[in-house]
Amino acid sequence: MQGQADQRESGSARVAESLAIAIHEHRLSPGMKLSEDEVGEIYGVSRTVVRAALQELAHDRLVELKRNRGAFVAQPSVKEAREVFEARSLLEPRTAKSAAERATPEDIKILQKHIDEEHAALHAGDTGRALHLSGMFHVEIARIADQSTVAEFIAQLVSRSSLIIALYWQRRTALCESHAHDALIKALARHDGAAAEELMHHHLLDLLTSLDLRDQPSVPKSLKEALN
Amino acid sequence: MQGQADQRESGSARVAESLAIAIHEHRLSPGMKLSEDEVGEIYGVSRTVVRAALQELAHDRLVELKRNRGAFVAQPSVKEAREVFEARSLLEPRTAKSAAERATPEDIKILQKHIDEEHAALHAGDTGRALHLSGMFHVEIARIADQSTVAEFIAQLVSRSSLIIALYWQRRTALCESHAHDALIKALARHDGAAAEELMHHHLLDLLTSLDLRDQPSVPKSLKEALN
DNA sequence: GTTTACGATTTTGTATACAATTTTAGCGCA
DNA sequence: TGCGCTAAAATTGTATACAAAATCGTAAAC
Repeated sequence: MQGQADQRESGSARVAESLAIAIHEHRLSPGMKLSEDEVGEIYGVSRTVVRAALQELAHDRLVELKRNRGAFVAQPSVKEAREVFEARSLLEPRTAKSAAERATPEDIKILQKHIDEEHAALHAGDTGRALHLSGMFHVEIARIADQSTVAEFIAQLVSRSSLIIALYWQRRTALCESHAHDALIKALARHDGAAAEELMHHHLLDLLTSLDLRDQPSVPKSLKEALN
Repeated sequence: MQGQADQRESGSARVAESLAIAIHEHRLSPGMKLSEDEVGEIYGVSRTVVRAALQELAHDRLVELKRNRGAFVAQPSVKEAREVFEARSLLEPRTAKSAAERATPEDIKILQKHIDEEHAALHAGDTGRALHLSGMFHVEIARIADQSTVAEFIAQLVSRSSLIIALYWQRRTALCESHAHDALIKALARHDGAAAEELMHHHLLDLLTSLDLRDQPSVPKSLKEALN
């Protein structure tokens, strides 16, 4: 995520990506400690490269570094959750509009493939992968808009949204995003910028309101952290 | 810039900040190589901490890391320059609007102090410091809007803008930003969100059009890079 | 004179070693 | 039992050592 264009997968990049996926799929829960020795042993690398990977993830706000204390999977606060979706609301609707004006048939095909895979994953019960693909859909739109700088920001925000959803999702509402994405792709296909902008705007609003953003940062991992 | 909240200035953070300032003040020119040994010797630290600092700066796009080749001061392309200001145009006007609605008298005082120092620096001929303060003004507005996530993005974009201005500034237009900032602060003081949004929008447009964004990435450091 | 190949030097990538800080466990004492 | 203190263990921060890659200089070949 927002890596600095390494031509070949460097050691730290590989570790960072693997950790990021694990966090996105909620296999590493928020608040969990990421010991340098432990991570290094798992991936068969030294602490040097683990530290580089953790620093990269910290920059993307997926992990939090505490000086002399170590790295922990981030626990976005309610305020941070709102801020992330506020930022997305500033960036994504206008980007979707630009994408609609520039989208080629090939772009639409790629997006459609994303949606199909998302549906398949959802049908197979792999909600983790479905969520990941759902995020990729948003990043792909920014790429179509040919705005790589904005695309990097959106990629980071989508990544953080994944953590936020893991923390604050209220299971009452079904995962009905697919419909929003279907409508979006149709607007993009017919180059309807205004519709795409509006659809994206409401899609993000729906996402935000589907969260339970009332108070505390959700379940702490241990009683100790609850009193921290 | 966008540091991960170290409670005390860590070694790498200190080096990164010092390098960032040097880049902003154009004492380190775009394309210049940053040797790890050399930087480490200058600051009296080992390559380990230099590498961490360079990685942080690379994430903020102030330096570019080339695998097995080293770190270089970034040379934003024309396309990247346009993208950075496009992103700022998406984020800053609406953020200025929010700031206007929330600004307290103390916030206005802080902003006014920034402007005064900016004027003083400009009057003293220290354009480097003036540019730095000018950027801080924009970041401060995001802070007033109480949107730290957006503020971090803006901080990074302002930082990159500094490099872009160093590269593409056409000296024909004078540094008349101050007037724009004066008008902005007045709109903020009277809580006129609409005016602040519009002023920020035009301010960014003016900045963009004051650049010479025609073709090549400006002066290359070596002939080799010119043909790369 | 130009080009190509090869070796030496330099520089980066990674692992390991040591220092500093934090955490934890044990012990004494009220 | 509960609290506070001290020391040992574990973990992070930093420096150094070694391996791999790229760069540079030289020289040989055409």
